[in-house]
Amino acid sequence: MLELNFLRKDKERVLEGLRKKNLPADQLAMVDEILALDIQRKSLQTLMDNGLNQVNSLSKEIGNFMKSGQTAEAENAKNTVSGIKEKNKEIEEQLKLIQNKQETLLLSLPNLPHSSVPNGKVAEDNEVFQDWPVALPVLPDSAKPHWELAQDYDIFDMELGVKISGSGFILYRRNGARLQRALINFFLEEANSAGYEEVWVPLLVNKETAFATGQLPDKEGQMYYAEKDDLYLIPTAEVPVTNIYRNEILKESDLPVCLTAYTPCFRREAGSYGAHVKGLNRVHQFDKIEIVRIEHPDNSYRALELMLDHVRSLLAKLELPYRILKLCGGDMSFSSALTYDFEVYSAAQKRWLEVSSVSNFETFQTNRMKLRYKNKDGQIQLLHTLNGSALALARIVAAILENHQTDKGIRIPLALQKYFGSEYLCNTQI
RNA sequence: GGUGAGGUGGGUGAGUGGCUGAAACUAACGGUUUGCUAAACCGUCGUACUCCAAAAGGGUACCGAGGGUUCGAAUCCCUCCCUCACCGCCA
Repeated sequence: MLELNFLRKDKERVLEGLRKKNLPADQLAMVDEILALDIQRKSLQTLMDNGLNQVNSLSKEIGNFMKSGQTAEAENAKNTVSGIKEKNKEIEEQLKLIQNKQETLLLSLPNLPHSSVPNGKVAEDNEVFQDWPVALPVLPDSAKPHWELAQDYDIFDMELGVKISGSGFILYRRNGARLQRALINFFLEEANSAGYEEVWVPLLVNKETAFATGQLPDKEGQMYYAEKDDLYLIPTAEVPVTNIYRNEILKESDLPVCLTAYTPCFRREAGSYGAHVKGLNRVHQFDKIEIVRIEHPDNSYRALELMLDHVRSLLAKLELPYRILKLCGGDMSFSSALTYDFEVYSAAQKRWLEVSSVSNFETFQTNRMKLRYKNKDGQIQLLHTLNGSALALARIVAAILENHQTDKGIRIPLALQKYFGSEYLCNTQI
């Protein structure tokens, strides 16, 4: 949620940012609407507060009258009070209406893009921020996509997923299951040594939590919902992890907060991966190790660099060719101020696969969830939140299978071998 | 799921209708003292909205959440949520 104060102080910059995010004109008009409501809201609030003030002081007088036995005066004052209260009731109703309207509008505005975000409307407009510096690998024509490899090596089974749950659910088996476990451990250990504290979090969250990180109300339809208990299955660990600090005022010395968590992620539709939805490219449940940082506003963009470095090192250790995209205004998510996407090149599918997304949300989430810090002068300010996938398993599995396929089996990258237990993934029962 | 007891500021905890935005203790922060540490002493110590050009200073709201009674509610009533204990069930 954008800060109301920012709208009040610098409307032009807000509009400029919203234009960069490709908001249509009718939504841009909301800014003026919000500001108009704000003026109304303030005057109504002042009116109501004055009324309440009168009631409060009269009530004290009544108490005194009663003590000193001045019954007539007391009764008189009571009548005055009930008159004021009646008036106040109307004001209060109006005020609530306006407040709700203002909040709804404010909630429907996306975050403003950072000044370095490239202009553009669609994915094709994204800027290649860092390309793969050498020639992309070329595999022999006999190279197979991961869904065929999966059959050869019997490592996951789409049909069993369908049998047990439905389409988009994968059942990993044998070396596939083992590879999952190895990757989870590898990513968590790497995050640990990069200074991220590991947390293990609930996978079902309440409304308040889903609201705070921005999944509600915008993306209600994307989440699985357990109606009986009014809980949502998390679409990403970002939700429970960031919410650890909901409604907190941190000390400057607590910063930065760096957390990591492994969780399964549940998505009713797995988003916009384009037309290629085969195999592991698009699933309803996948596994992800997330890194989350809560940062001092002055430091958040440096922190974003650190997160990029971390993801870079993971991909390097997995020996996968990758590039980094800086998302354009139109392709960025609702709540992000700056997002870098990591794409791994699959030599078998001969295309780039998105495997990580690293974003700075600045104060967009913290404003919603009232996550702040107190500076040395005692002033309270909003913090910045950042998060990134480090990494998402399903696509990484696809990339490893495809890129590292050899005659001897799937070559396991050196860094992963101690977690997986052997040099090659073969079609053998372990 | 059943029964009982509770939910007050960072923590402990007082407070059963007006003098309570809230005692006391403690933690934290600033200072004095001290050879260092400790102790002692003094001071500060909630958040949000709002009024004022700004500061100073006001106003309003908040004692789990939401309603209600009352001139007046942390305190009385209702609903919900949560915590703890015991029982039941269970990996």
